Amino acid sequence: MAIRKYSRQRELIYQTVIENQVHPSAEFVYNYLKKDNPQLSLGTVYRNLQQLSESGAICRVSIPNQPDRFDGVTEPHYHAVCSKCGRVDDIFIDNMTDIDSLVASKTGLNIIGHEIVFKTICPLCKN
Amino acid sequence: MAIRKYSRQRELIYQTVIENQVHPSAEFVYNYLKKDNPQLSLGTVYRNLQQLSESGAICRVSIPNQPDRFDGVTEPHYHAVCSKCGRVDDIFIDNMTDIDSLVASKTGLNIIGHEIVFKTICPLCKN
DNA sequence: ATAGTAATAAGAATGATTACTATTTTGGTG
DNA sequence: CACCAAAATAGTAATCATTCTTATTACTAT
Repeated sequence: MAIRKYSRQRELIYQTVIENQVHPSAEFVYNYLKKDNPQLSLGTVYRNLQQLSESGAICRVSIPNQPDRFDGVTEPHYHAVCSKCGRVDDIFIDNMTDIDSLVASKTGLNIIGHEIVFKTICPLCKN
Repeated sequence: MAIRKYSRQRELIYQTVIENQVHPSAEFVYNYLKKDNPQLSLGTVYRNLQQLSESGAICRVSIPNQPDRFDGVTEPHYHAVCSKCGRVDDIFIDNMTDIDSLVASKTGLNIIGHEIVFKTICPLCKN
């Protein structure tokens, strides 16, 4: 399922993820672009977000109880989710590759990597 | 949405999660119990898993690209997911409360807790 | 310009989960 | 024990996120 041809839609979808640092969902991208591109199809958005994730151009972020979100930041990092409003923030701390080896040695499992989601109450919801 | 009355169904659902350490999904619990309880409703399974999670009797485990799973182990711990077969294992290492304070001090965010999912290729899939 | 293939739009289909409603259980109370 | 109100259930419809299908359009190498 590699990308082989340019498409204007994919370009728009990619730019939307890059420019909107709210970690947009497929629905967000669709509504955002729909205004100026009324012919855009939701299936196209899903398909391209998937392709762009697979190619490494963007990252898919799975958050409990939420539709998948996408992130233009491709360097390894973590995420924080507000338990009230669901807002997602990037967390840049040194990647803890050491915990992978710790778990590997403790369990004997073959550890490829890990994801961390921090739970927060964001400043806006603290009221 | 607290639990106020006993129900035989809830008891069965709870026991299924406790006894089946595969981190069963709602569908798994339903099929598992359906054999001996043909009148059981899928909605009842979902409702009770939700209630039991809320009351702290069991834990809901969100895994990317999988239906939610449930865990009878309520002590804080982490999970490892096989990227091939989707199997989920418990990972018992010391809970890293220190990374919460690290992130809190680095970002100024109010950190309530965190979840870690390790990615593995499980022994059975290593072929 | 043409041909071959990838990508699209539109809508149907799927999978997981929640909501609705009429009926049944449960757990007090007299 | 019989009665009652609240809670829970079964069965089914509805919703939400996502993927699939198909006919058509766009892209690119020749």
